[in-house]
Amino acid sequence: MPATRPVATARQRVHQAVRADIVAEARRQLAQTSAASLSLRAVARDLGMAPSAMYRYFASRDELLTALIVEAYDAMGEVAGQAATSRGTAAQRLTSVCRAIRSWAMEHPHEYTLLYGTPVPGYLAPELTVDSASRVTGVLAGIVRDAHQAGELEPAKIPPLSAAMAAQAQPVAQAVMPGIPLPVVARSLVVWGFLFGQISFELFGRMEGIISNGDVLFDFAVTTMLDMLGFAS
Amino acid sequence: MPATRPVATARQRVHQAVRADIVAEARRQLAQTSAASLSLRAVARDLGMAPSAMYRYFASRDELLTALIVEAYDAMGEVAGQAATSRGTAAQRLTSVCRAIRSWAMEHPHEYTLLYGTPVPGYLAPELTVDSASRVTGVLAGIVRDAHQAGELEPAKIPPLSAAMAAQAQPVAQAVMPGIPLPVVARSLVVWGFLFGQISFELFGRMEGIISNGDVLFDFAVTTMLDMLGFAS
DNA sequence: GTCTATAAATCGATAGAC
DNA sequence: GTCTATCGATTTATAGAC
Repeated sequence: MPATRPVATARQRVHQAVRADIVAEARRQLAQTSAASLSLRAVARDLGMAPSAMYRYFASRDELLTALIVEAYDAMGEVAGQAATSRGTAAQRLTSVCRAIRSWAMEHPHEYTLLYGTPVPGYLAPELTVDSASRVTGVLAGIVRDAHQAGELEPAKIPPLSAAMAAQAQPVAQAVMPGIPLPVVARSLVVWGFLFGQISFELFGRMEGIISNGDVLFDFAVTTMLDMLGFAS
Repeated sequence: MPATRPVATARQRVHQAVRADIVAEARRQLAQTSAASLSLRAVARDLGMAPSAMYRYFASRDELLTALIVEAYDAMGEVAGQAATSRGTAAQRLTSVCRAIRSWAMEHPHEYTLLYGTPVPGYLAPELTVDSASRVTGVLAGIVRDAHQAGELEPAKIPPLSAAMAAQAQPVAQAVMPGIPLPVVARSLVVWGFLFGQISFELFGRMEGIISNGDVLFDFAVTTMLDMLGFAS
């Protein structure tokens, strides 16, 4: 009986390998259409499989989409996490992380779009994706924490919050930025939107014909973010 | 012969009316699918027309899309322009405009998405759309100009630009913000991305479960924008 | 676990009668 | 300017043989 175990795992290995091939091919196809019109059939066709064979690996198109999303979040989280381990001050590391996220987005525009573009109509991300999604925000929050502990921040430079805004920031502080002054937490929240807004604006071509050098503008944006967070200048 | 003129214009009036009906129905359908999968046939079906009859009004699906885009830009430009004429300081008017844009986006999420979401694959916006698109940015730029002339800005609060960034800001200054200090122009550029990034982040549900009151966060973001632009506080 | 075959739809665009 | 009819494609998903 024990002899059957390796057979089962070998089978599982093959299953996982084919599954990975499917995801890889789907990712390749994502570059040519939108996520909304990602087609199981087209993936099967280019993989030399019958369309029906796909259903042994993914119960539906949405499940394939979920796999792509998780993979993309993990990839972006990985480069962000790597950049966060660079040497230097918190300000320098935050700059590195922002640049790394942008670079990843430029190199994988369709996967970035899957995460931060228009939501796919009719698709509801399962809780499964939350863990992967929170990795990037965790990296960003961690650096703000580090900056505060290292005395790199001057929270007094940030105007006090309204009571209503303090109430919004409070739970966030408790969850991912304990001990950080609420104004810094609040600014972190809007910097978060700022960062991805800047990347999306550039990636979606909204600045075409207006800005010729995206690198320069992005670095300026990051400098502005540091300023907003109260980094000593 | 002059008698034929009114007939021709009456025919044109009917044509325009039907065309408007088509656009209206297409807009309605936009709410149920993505722009990428907007279907001429479905519009015709719901309008009780034959699919082929559509081609008397729009040469292609992309042309219908263009009409929707122009209409949306104009609508957003209209509410922004209206808000800009409100009474008060430039800071107050900028706040009004930002709120008006966000409100319009929340009330017309699919049209907003058409303008600022993921670009429709394979669709290239014709130059025709540029005029309508620049109206909103023109309103925003105009208020910054007003603020500067009214002495509401303290440009010295903004750190000096790198030479590279100054080179990026210079043409923009010449085009829409003549006479405004380059650091203010540069900050205006990133505030532009910030504003729409914030709206998109909220609209696309990226802050679900993190922020319970979007109004409060947005007002805080606008306050932060004013700070970034050097408005005296 | 993969295949063929198929159901039941969808679509953009065009041809040609009226 | 609208219609019918059609071309030539696409899709998700399932049934059932092997």
